[in-house]
Amino acid sequence: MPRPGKNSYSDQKPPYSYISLTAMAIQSSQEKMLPLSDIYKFIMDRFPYYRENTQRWQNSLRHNLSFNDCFIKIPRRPDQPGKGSFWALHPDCGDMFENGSFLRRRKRFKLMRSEHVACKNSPMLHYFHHQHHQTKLGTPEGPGNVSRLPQFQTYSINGGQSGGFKHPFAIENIIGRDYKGMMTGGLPIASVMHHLGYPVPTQLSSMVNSMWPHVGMLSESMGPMPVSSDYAPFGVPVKSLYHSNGQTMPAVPVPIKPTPSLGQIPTLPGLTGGPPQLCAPSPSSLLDKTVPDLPEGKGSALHPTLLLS
DNA sequence: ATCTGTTTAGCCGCAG
DNA sequence: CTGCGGCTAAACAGAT
Repeated sequence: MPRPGKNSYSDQKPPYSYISLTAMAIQSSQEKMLPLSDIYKFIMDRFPYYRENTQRWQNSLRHNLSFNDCFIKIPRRPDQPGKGSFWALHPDCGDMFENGSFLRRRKRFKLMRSEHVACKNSPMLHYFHHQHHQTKLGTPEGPGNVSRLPQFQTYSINGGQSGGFKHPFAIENIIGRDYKGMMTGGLPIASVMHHLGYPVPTQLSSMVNSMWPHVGMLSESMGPMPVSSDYAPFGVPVKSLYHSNGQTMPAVPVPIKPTPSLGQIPTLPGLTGGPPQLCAPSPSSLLDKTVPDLPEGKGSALHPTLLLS
């Protein structure tokens, strides 16, 4: 049986689903988001199997991007011309895979209809829009930015629930030692923030740089990360973003989601999620998971709440 | 024209 | 058996 991380798949079909492959591609990018074409490229680069029958699997992949709520579409900024939008991972899809394994999802990442609600009026969007062009995309995050979001912290992909156990196909294991000390995971929201020109704190941005085993070398530019190897692939639970200090709101509102196991709107800030006021329901944008790029752009922002059905 | 994105549909395998 | 996750095909619309 081929083992991930050893480049042993050669021409065999990798044991990853399209969702996994796409997630890998996105995670591997520095900005934690990629245009469709780059996702294709990534997969073909790393997995020879996908250098053939491109029409077939690319169609499937596109289907997955649209169909699965774990992928969010981020419009290109005016200064980033090109075809299509960027695709990123939903902030809370980190625990979508069992024990961090990308071989199989534990649950479908599904948004409730009522939760496909826009955050048009959310402070976050205002913030995004306000910040939109104030910071250049790709601006290296410096320590100076850390203070911006002091409450961001890391998390484990299992939500810290599993303690020490690491699934054989967990990212850590897949990546092997390369992961140690630098596995940073990718926090989509951080990407979005970064993308939109939002200053991302070092700690956070460091998580936005992750590596995959057989996906090859990643950005050299990311440099060494002072991040513990204990961090799981996705590095940061969105949950912790809003209540890291057991407190209420972060400086920047972020998408929230009730703890799936609880399956209800969090009422205790320190327990399950963020302030519900972040994203007031807006019927006008139901079912749209696009992160708006323009103030009057269509669609919603990052979903406030999610449901693992 | 081609690419991108959405949607519908059907099939298969697996787990409960 | 049923539901879910995954894969594939295909039709279609919109953007580039």
